[in-house]
Amino acid sequence: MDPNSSLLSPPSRACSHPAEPCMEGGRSPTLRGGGRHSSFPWSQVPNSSLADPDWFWDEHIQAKRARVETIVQGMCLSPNPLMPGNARARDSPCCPEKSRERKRKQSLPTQQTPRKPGPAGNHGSRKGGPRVREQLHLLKQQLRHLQEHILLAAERRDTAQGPGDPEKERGPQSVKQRNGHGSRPWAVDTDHHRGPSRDLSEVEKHRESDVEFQPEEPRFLPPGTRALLEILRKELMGAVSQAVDSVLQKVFLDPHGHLTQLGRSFQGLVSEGRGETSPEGGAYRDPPPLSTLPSRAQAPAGVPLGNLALTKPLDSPRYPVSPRMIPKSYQGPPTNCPLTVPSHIQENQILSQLLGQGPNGHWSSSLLQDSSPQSHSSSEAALPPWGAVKLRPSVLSQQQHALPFASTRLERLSLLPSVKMEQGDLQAVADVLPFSSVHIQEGLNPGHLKKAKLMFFFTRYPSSNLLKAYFPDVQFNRCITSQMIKWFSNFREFYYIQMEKFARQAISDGVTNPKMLVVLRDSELFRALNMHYNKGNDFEVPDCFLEIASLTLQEFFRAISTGKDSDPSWKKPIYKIISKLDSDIPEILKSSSYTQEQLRN
DNA sequence: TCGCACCCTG
DNA sequence: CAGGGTGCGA
Repeated sequence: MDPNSSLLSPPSRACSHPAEPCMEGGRSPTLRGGGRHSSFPWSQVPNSSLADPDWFWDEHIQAKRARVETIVQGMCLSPNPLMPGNARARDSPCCPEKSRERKRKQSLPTQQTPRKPGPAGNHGSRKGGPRVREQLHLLKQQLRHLQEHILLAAERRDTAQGPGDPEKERGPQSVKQRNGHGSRPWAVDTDHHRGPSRDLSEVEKHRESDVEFQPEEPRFLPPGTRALLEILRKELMGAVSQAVDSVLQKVFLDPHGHLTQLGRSFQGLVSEGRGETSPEGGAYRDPPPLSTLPSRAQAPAGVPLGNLALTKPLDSPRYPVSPRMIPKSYQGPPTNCPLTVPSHIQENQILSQLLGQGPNGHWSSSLLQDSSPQSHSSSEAALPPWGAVKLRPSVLSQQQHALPFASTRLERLSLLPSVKMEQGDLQAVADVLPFSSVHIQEGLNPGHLKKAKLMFFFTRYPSSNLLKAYFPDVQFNRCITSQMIKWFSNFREFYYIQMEKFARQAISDGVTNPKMLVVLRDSELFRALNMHYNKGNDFEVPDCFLEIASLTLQEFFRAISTGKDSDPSWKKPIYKIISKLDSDIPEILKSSSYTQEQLRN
C-alpha cells in the first residue's frame, strides 16, 4: 500500500482554474477589522465601464436604435416604436375599451414601483448587457415582421373580398383616431393610461411602445378572419410582450448572471454583495447605483490557495482516492464553479414568476388574498398587506428585492377587481412555459432548506441580499431572513466541527504536512459533509467546495498542530479566511422552481 | 447600544 | 434545526 499515491488529488478533478471563478484572485487580502461577516465590505471599486453605464448604454442603444429604425422604416408598415418617447397605440380596434383595459393590466406586472420620473427613468434597461438588448431588439423585430405578415395577408384578403370605404370603416375603430393622432397611429398619447398605469416606469413605457403598438386594423374582414386576426395578434402581443418583459426582468433580477454574460470584467459590484444590507435594497428598483447590485461577483482571494487540491499530497491514510465520477442531474461544467445556466431557463422562470402563477398554473391566490400580517415577532411589526406595501418604502424595498416586478404586479392585481379577466390570456402564455411554479411563501419549507444546503456548497456566508436573490419565492421579512441566516450558521457549525474533527484525526494519524490533507470525493470527510448537505446525493458537489473544504481542513490542521487551539478564539482567523472564499452560486439555484423540485424530491 | 456570528443546549 | 446566551466590533 502506497500511502502517497492514494492521497493524490487528481488535478483534473480539481477546479481547473484555482483562482477563478471558484476562488478568484485579485481581491485585496486586507481584512476588515472586525470578525463579523456582515461587515465584510468586499468592496471593490466598480469597474469604470460599469461605473458609468450611461455611456455604454447610450452609445450602444443609439446604434441599435438607428439600425432598427432603418429596418422598420424600410418595412413601411410599422412606425418606429423604439423611441422611448413614442407613445403606444395598443388599443384593439375591435373592442378598444376592453383591449386597452386588458393590455394595460397585462403590462402592470412589469411595472416597477412608482418612481420619480426623470432623467433616470430609463435606467432599468440601461443595465442590460449588449446581448440582452440585442435579444430585446430581435424580439421586437420579429414581432414587427409577424405583424406585417399577418396584416398584409389580411389586407390582401380584404382587398380581394371587395373594397369598402376605408375611411369610414376604419375610422371609428382605429386607435389613431380614438387617440387623436390621425396619421400616426403609433403616436398615441401615453396619457390614455390612467390609474395604476400612470406610474409606468420609463422602462415600461419603452417596452410598451416597442411592443404593443398596433398597426392599423385591416378593414372589412369577415368575422372569422377578424376574430382569427385578433386572436393571433393577442397571442403575439402577449407572448412577445412577456418575452420582452422577461428579458428586461432578467436584467433586473439577475444582475449576476448578466454580469456573467458581460464577462468577468465587471467585478466591482460586490460592494453590497454580502453582509451589509443596502437599506434601499434598491439595486433592482433603483438601477442607477449600479455598483450596489447585490452581486457577489468574484469571490475574494488573497488566500493561500496554491496549496490546494492541485498539490500532490505525500500521504494520506484518511483520504484515499478512488475517483468516482457520478453524473448527477445537476447540470453544468463539472469543473466550473460557478456554473451558468442557459439564460432561457431563467427567463422562463422569471416569466412564470411574472405571471404570478402557482404550481398548478393558477393564480397564487394565497398571495392575492392573504393579506394577513406576518412576522409577528418582527420589530418591523406586521408587514402590511400587498395593497399597503406601497406605502412602506423600506419594507417594499426589502420585499421587492426578489421580485420587483411580480410583486408589484400582484400588488396591483390585488387591487384590480377585474383581474380575472386576463387570466385566460396569461394562461395561454403560461401554458407554453416549461415551468410555471412560483408562489411566494411567507414561510420556509423543506425545499428551501434543501436548497439552502446546496447553496452552502458555494457560499458559507451568504448575505441577506444574496438569500433574497436566490429565494425569489420567499416573502422575506426580518424573521425569515434571520431564520435563513441561522440555517447557514448551523451549516457552518457542522462544517467547522467536521473540519476540526478530521484535522485532529489527521494529526493523531501522524500527518505532518497539511498539504497532504485534501478532501476528495471518496474521503470520509466528504461523505460526512455530503450526507449533511446533500443527503439525496442528487447534486454534484462542486469541486470548488472540495477545495474550500481542503483549505479549511488544512487551516484547522495548522492551527491545531501549532497549538493555537489553546486560544479560546483560535478559530476566528480560520473563519475569516473561509468567509472570503464564497463563490458564485449557479443560476439554476436561483430558480424558485428549483425549490419546488427540491420539495418534490 | 446594536447587530451579528459563534457557542451551547435541547 | 432553533432558541438563547455571549462576545465583539461598529
